[in-house]
Amino acid sequence: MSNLKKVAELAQVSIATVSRVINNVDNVNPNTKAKVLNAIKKLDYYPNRVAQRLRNSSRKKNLLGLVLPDIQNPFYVDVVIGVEEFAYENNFAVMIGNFGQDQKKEKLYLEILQSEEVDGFIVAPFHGHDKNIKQIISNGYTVVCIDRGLLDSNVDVVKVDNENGTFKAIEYLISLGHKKIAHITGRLDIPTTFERISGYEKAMKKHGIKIDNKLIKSKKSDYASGVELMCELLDLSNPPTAVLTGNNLLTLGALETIHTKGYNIPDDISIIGFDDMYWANSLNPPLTAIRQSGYDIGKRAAELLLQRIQDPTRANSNVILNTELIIRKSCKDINAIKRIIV
Amino acid sequence: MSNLKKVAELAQVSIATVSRVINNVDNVNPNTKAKVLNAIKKLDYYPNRVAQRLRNSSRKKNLLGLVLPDIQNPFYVDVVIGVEEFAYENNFAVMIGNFGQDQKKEKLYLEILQSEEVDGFIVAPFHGHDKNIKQIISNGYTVVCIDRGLLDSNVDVVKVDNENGTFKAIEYLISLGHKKIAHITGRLDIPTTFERISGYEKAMKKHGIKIDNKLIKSKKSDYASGVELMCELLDLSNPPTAVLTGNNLLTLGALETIHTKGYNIPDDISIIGFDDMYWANSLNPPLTAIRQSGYDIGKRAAELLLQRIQDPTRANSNVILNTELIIRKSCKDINAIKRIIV
DNA sequence: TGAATAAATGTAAACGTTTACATTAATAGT
DNA sequence: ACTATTAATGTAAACGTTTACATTTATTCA
Repeated sequence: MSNLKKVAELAQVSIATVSRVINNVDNVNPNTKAKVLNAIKKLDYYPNRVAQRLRNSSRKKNLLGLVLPDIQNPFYVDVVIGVEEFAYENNFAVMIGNFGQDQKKEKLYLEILQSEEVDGFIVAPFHGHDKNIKQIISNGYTVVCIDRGLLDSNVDVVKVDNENGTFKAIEYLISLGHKKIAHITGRLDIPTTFERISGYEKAMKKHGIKIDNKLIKSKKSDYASGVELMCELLDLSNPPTAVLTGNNLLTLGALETIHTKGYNIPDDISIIGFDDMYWANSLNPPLTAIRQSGYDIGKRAAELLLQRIQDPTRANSNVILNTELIIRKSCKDINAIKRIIV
Repeated sequence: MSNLKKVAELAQVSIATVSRVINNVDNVNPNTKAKVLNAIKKLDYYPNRVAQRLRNSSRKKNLLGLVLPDIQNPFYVDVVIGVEEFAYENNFAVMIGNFGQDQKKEKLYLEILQSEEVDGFIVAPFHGHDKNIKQIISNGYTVVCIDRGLLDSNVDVVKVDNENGTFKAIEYLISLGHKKIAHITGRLDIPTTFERISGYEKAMKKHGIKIDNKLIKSKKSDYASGVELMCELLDLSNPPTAVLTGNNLLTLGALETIHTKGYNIPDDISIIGFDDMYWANSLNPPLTAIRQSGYDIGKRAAELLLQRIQDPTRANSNVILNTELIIRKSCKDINAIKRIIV
């Protein structure tokens, strides 16, 4: 591996001059510059980022940390791509930590990224009082939260109007004549879960439909919970005619149950998923879904983070992106339904 | 941020002693050790990984680079999880580069990771002659290839028996009476594509079925190609009765086309996907698939890499994992089919 | 021309570690 | 009690950068 010293020797200048050429800083004679560039090329030199980071203790290091709860969830994959693309355009690298809903692992990754001297963090907090994240904020790091906010803390947040998202979806189901509408939600200690439930309740109340607590099910935010909770719903003596699933893992799990139990969508049950998936059209029938663009969220968060790194005095902002109800074929007007199953 | 110096001051010892305590190295008096540990705790100190990496120029840095072609593909997400889990257990961090099938970006990430001083790489080469990867090997880095091998290079490889995978799948379709079997493949410059085609051809030949080149379609390895190529197949004057899709993005794309065109699986067409997905059961009908465990591949690759980092003289190994044909409901015996569409 | 100024380059310290080597303290052997 | 050995600790250099400051070289202006 070549380094500044070798380049300097070959170009017959001091390492300071080489550094100046690399960073396009100060005045350097065009001739020497050419010599240096030549040497750099000849040695296939590129700067050691580790040394750069170590040296630039209080300056930009062009590295940002991204800490996510579950990379198996396609939504977060989209976030990764959004962040990564924006970072790439701005010459930043991204270090990812996937903590799999495990607080201990979250802490570890936050520690690693701190000791990797990142410029700032993009994180999806475990919940609104996530101590680990409050810690890094009080350590002075720049943080942007995504998907979920952080209570009583001054951070930028990029999220989606969850309440309105479910609200629109439930209103749509109601407009199709549904009254027994179930909601499978994720972990109750995640803020988004609450917001989504709230949208559900508001829509039901607005249309004067009594809320049946047996129809709101929650366990964890993963595939298995989707399978299990859907099962419980279908086994009810008075099962729902429609269901709203709270994230795409839950949606997929619910679909499995519906199919294996031999029920038909949308004839036996209508379903709307929170989170659209790029392959929602590949499902049979194509899934009606509430789209929140992970890509946009990621991109926007990265943008905000870089701005704040540039200018730390910037006021905090709260970006709330809209959701969109994508109507496909997984919901049916209740009057058009021929119920064949008891 | 606290550092060795501050800890040393608080504990009233030299920084060398603190370092020794941290690394559990040399002899250090139990009393001083206790003092130091106390100070570390009080200051919430953890070592700066950047400085560690810079200093340990020729030793372990506990960081490994993972360079992938397309993180949108669920298969690679599984790989990430496999690598990450094994790394985590062994106190390694993972830095991920996703190059989106773009050679330029691949080069950039390899450069960044080199200048990040990783201990070694796990990569899925662009193709068998990937120059960028040959470069890092000749730079002396430890490399493990996954999914796709590298021709004329001494590297560890972890992959799957692609040929046998498609072979089994095609034999299965033939056993159901299919003869007009199509194959939608990924990019032809990716080695796995070739191996999969080869398995297809062998199975067809073995059972004396003439290969119709119009039924082997290939473009890119993404969702859109799946949509498009399936469309072309269905528009053929003499369309196939079964199709094998070469990766899960292609599978999903093909499914979209089949559904939007109003065809029924498995009555109108049988389909087998290469790459199982954890939500294959959520599809309607559940997808018959050739499973290659990205998780296992990732885990195995990480294991191999760490072993080689430990002992660079180790002979190269070529790990070929088996595939498994998971039979679900997306294929049907041709005699049981009622073809309703012309 | 010679001093004042501007431009170009060099020197050396610093970032936070690890570690070879030097030094000091403790223990063993006679 | 005094050296020989071992254990514990300290000192300082090194990793590859960046940059304040010092120095040299070139340019301007009276």
